[in-house]
Amino acid sequence: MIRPGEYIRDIFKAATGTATTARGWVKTRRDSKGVTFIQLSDGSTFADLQIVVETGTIPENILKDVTTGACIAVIGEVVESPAAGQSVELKAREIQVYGAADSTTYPLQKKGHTMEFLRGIAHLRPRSNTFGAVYRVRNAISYAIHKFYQERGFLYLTAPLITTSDAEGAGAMFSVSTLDMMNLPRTSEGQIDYEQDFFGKKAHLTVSGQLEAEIFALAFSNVYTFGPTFRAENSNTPRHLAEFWMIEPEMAFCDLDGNRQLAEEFLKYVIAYVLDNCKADLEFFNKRIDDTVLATLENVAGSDFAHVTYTEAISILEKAVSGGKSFEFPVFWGADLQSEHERYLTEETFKKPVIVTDYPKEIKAFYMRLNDDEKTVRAMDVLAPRIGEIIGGSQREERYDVLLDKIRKQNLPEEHYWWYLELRKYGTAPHAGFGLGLERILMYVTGMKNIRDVIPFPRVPGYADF
RNA sequence: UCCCUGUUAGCUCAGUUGGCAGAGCGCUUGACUGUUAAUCAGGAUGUCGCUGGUUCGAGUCCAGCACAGGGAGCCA
Repeated sequence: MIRPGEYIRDIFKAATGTATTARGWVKTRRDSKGVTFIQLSDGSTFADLQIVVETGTIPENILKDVTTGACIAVIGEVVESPAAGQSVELKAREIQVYGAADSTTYPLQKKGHTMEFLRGIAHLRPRSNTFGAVYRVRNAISYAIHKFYQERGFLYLTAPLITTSDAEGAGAMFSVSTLDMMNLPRTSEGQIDYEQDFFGKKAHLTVSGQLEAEIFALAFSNVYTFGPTFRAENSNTPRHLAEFWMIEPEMAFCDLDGNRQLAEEFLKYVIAYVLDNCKADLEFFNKRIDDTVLATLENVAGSDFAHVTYTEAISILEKAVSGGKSFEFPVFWGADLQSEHERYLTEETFKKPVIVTDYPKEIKAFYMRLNDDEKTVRAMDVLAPRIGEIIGGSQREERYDVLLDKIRKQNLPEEHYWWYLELRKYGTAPHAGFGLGLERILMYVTGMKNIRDVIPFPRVPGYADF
């Protein structure tokens, strides 16, 4: 095992003359008459360690296996590099080959590959520059998320992944069953008899931990979940996954303004953390993936988000239309904001993240708190340029009678919400929360264009390999 | 799921009016006194996505299917 102090990122900081061993995978190799250069990576940092092999030091039968993709250990000495490109390099005294990689068939070449090709070799793409950087940033963001909430006294809640609550309403769900699909038990009415299933009733993979988070917020004040979420929608877009990771904070004694402030503070914190801790990776994204990434992140970390109500957003869009802008979908009060409308607001009007609040009640979920105008609810979407919706949240309806009335008016099965209603019956409190898609924020931070390329192994309709 | 576009060497792509299957990179052999996706010279490499149709002849035209990309919907 590699211990702290032995990673390649540590070797870069070692004093010249230090004897050390580097282990990792060969990115490329260059030969000259008297010297061979090997670029070695162990994933610990963006830069490769340059190994210098003076001809004759290493037996030819070992050196012949040191090709792109091979796994090797190099025993040698840290020396000052005489050439530009790196401050130190490792002068090899001995090389051990753990695993050769046939250079005529190894698919990763020392040249640019398309994301589509790399997606097909998800077992090897973590060794590429791009995906190395993606997964290091993903790791850093995950850590920053816990750090942000823990520093603020939030309780980390692991919400269940399997649920029998069909009250969530956030999208199509995957069934969880042990019934024999070739021989399904039937009720006397001919329906599938879920009483004979593993959980004694119909079960699904969760589409949100929000309801469980509300339970915990009404006991621990501030809580957050951070875990996988599943949506069975047949979505084929660069922004959707069937399995993705979501962070859902839920705060008691919090209204929509507090919710909005936390969302903004949270996004800025995560971005600042990545700027401070993943500089080399971000510089790579800026150079090779999207040359606006660094400027955008620095700008977002240091400026305030725009905030408009839905009603104000509609009037901005209406003004744009009367000024000659044409949209595919009509703009009127009561219509849901389409992707093109969100794009206009973030990319043309404000040119930064925009928080839109107070949507018409008809286009938002039943649990969102009704405003005094009785036409809008305390909903909140954070929209980011290029990505679209990055956060969705709301202040929750904490008034028992109002919530019951909404459940009845929307013809929802009242009996399924018994415990959700009881939370309002026994010690209710104003509370609010939101959901942030981990992969969405990763796309924003890295500039990666497809959500399938910011998760280790994407699950989408028709594809769940690796 | 809907609309549009695409699928040719290991990768990225060109392929004209239907008439011998191409390039760059990678790989390989050699050269080069320190290279940075090294450079220079030589070499090998094909189920033209699949199935059928039209034709003397199909990578090229037609139909169906599969997969991928972009856009839309659903949303985080």
